[in-house]
Amino acid sequence: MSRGAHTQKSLPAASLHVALALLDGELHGYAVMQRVGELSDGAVKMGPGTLYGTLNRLVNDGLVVETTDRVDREESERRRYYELSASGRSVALVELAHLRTLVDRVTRTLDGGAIA
Amino acid sequence: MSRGAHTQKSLPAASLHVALALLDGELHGYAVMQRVGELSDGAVKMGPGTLYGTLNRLVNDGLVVETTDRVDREESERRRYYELSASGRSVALVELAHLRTLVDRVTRTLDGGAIA
DNA sequence: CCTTGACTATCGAAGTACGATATATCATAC
DNA sequence: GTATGATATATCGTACTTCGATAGTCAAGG
Repeated sequence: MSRGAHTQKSLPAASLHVALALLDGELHGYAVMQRVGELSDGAVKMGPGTLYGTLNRLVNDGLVVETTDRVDREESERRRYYELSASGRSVALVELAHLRTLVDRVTRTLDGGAIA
Repeated sequence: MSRGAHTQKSLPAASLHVALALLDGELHGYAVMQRVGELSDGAVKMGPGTLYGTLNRLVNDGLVVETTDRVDREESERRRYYELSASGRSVALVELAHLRTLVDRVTRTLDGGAIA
């Protein structure tokens, strides 16, 4: 499991959306679904099948941790909260930067090509 | 629906990268691989297995056309050029807009939360 | 001639996504 | 006090996507 820390491959689509959703702070599963929808303007509708499988994979890879020590949430104990780990956060940030670079480059290409 | 269904599903990752790469103009397969790498800062390395399968799927879905009008190219060229169709272009543009929205929202969330 | 690099192409295994489905809790209304 | 609908977690099976390995062609250079 100890792979080189710098040779990470990019996250699959669903994992990326979840990671980005969690960048704002911990959320429980259902809230992740909703936030993924919001962030993408409703373009991505993640169902439970995708969500929990993805969440578990992320936890398994050490990018997300399930926060169980929430004493101040006694009235909603059935929720499980998920939070990015330190490495999960940096992976998400790197992915975000790549996405921004990609969008910028493609946009610039379009402008440069269309406007003389 | 007055303007057609908006229920279009978003492209899988590889298809998205290819479509974005082709937004700049037609390219042959090998060049698509290279451009995908460039656009993503080397983060995405698409091999032939992913590339040609994706290209064929895109052609099948009518988003990409193989350009056969190679009149101004040498007949010894064995390259095949691929170009976005009109609908492929609009799909790519829509995806690009979604990506930009996503990046903007996540970024704003981070700034708002972290910087006082 | 033989190697190298650009180029197109295909296969099969492994991984990923997603709808359907099931279960339980909570708030509100009846 | 129980029906209802939204919240919430979870799993299965199928279909789809991805990717490395592999293989062949052509052009240029040693």
